[in-house]
Amino acid sequence: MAKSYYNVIEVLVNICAVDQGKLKIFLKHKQNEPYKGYWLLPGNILSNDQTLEESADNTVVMSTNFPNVFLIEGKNFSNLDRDPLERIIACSFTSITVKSLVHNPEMQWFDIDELPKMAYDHEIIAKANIEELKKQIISNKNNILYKIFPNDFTLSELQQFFENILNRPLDRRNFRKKLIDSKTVIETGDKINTAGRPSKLYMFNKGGKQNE
Amino acid sequence: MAKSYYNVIEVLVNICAVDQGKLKIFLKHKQNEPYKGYWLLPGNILSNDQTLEESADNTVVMSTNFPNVFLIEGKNFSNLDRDPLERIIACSFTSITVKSLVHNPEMQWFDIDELPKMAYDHEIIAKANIEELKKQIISNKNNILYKIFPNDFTLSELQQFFENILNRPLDRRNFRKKLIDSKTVIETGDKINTAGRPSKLYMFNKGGKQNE
DNA sequence: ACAAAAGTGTTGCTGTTACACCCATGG
DNA sequence: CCATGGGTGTAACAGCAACACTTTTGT
Repeated sequence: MAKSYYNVIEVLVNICAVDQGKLKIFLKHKQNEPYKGYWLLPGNILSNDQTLEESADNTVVMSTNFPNVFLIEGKNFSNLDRDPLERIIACSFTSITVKSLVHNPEMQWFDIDELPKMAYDHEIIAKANIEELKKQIISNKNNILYKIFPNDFTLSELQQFFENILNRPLDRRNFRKKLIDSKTVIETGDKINTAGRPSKLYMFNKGGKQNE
Repeated sequence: MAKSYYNVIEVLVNICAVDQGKLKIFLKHKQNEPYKGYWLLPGNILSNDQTLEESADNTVVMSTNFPNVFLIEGKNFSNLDRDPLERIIACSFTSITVKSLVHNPEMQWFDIDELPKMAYDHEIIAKANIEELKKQIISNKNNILYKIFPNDFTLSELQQFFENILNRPLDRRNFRKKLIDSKTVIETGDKINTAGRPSKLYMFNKGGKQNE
């Protein structure tokens, strides 16, 4: 390959959502060689008339049919051999969506702890983005919790979600106290029936506590 | 300009150091139009046989004559009109060096709070990188303090540095207590004479407290 | 002796952790 | 009435903030 100052850039997007208290990622099934049958982060090759963010947004729309206004910038991956055929630089992003609204026959949701065989270096890219996403969730940076939970939920569900992310059990009383006292969540007034005592429903406070 | 999937990428590096308790950045004087006389972040156009990190490292070596092993990945800047002549994507990095060791007639150190007129969007890029650098300093991510202060220093100097970064006064006793009790710094055993009582010298503990 | 900067402890506050029992519903 | 999950308070602890006087040197 001749030396050149022109580069091919692909913008790869980690489309994530929460389902049943677990973080999920939306991956694309690769239909052709190489890596046929493996899974891919959805993405596009960047053209010279769009910004990285525009390209990422296009990918989200193509994958989910929803426009997305919230993108987290991830890292770049520029190893020379990440695609053996051609030198392609990857710029990664993470976006948040709502799993139940999204349908795409070419794609499938995976639990972030049970990623399938992924093509190229996409598993490394996915894991790097997921780690950053977890950090932002834990600190509620940019009110990201509101984006993940736009609707109501029970505190038990939310606690399960945090226990999965932190990978350790949390004390129910302390967990509730912190969120309620800090006005991070507010009661909707509704309840939902479960196997035991009905559970109060909460929502994230749009203008509530967050970092930066 | 014809639509294309090939892109020009420049890798821009914020070369930073501490001097007299203040964060400084090393900028290049632009010698030709456009923006003649303005100042630039040093950088290179990426060729398709190098990674982004290699290109950033080359820039550091060319600017400072020192190899650099420590680079912080910054954001990308891909607005279509950031260079009015051509669409160039900027990938930014931050590196840390020691000001007193570096000489380069085409470049000059500036206090981060007194940046000169900068070409293109380089001021925006510099400020974004400086903000991230400050955050990493405050949390001592990757033992960055050891990289900024590879040699001995007095706690008063260090306190001044933090007061500049945080832009607020700190209590001397609390500041010292925290650093000493946590073993973040250790006494060298030496002292240095000042206008008043001689001051103990400290060094950062290489294996000391840090985040991630 | 005095000026200049370094060095040093204690107290209160705030947020976090640990911990166990009662409540509301469905079957 | 029992099984299931939801809801609640208090006490110890750690980290952080506020605060003033003494020590060591040079002149």
